[in-house]
Amino acid sequence: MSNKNKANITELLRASKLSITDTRVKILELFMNSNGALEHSSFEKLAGQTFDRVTVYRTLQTFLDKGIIHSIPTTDTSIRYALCKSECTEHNHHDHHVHFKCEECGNTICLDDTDVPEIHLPKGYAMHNIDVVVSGVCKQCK
Amino acid sequence: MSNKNKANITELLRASKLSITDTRVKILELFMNSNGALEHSSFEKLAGQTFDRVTVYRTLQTFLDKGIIHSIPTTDTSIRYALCKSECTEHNHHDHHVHFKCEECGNTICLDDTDVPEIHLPKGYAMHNIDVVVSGVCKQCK
DNA sequence: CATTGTTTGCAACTTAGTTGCATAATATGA
DNA sequence: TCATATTATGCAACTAAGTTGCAAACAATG
Repeated sequence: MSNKNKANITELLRASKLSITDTRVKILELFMNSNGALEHSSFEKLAGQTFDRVTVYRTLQTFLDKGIIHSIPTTDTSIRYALCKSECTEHNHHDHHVHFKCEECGNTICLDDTDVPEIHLPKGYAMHNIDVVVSGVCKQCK
Repeated sequence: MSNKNKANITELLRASKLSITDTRVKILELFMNSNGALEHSSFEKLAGQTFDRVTVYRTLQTFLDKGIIHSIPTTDTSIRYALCKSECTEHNHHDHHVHFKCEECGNTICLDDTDVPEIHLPKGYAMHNIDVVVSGVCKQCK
């Protein structure tokens, strides 16, 4: 991990008015070093380091609340999380990209350049958020 | 539950080459009588009847395998299930409708008439399935 | 209606997620 | 840079979700 990234992390936490703690910095490092969405259990596997389960749950919840990460819905038992783009703030998420889950490697990634298309709901429905999850086979697994 | 529905259920199970058992019939009745997607725990709450947890898990898995129901991804801890339309078969799902989760009542429904739009993935990705989940406020809760 | 094969229920287990509280670490202001 | 107020962490103990193996019960078939 470069010093530049370390500085970014510190800045990111400060911008969200979060105190800078070891756990938070290390979890953010994991996000930055991984090229896919992470599930809770990743934090026990990845890195030699282990974190207390409860701390991981609370840290992820804090990051969600602050708009630092977003959650990706699944039909299996593990919710995945990925870093938000810089345009996201506490009260205004702009994660309007498509998520892709590879059936081969199991990896879930954000397709940042693939926009979620407009969807016209029937009359009477108010839309707050759209989640699009595509499953298939990724570039690497072909 | 009308006799007509009972007959439908029997027929549906027979068409999927599943033996007709009490549990399967009753779980399908619950699906037909509810106007939204059901989560696992619904089957213990709904109806005076209780089913063994393990039986519910296995029944839902069987229905998924046979294309009788489909699962709806969530970012909370409970996967939801809804009946498939008749065009779905064991090896060919056509659930290309949008799912809507109401933030007020918590209900999740299939918007059968709202099609999932075309999505153009980056080069090298093969698409097998698309899940779209919209959250907001439903007609009833406004 | 007896036999075969499938489904169910139970027990016991693993994994996921939550809550309360004491301890430890961070931020801040003198 | 130190003392204090505030916040985060780790532990224990818990609830909820999901799985596996096996014996008993049931459905399909001839």
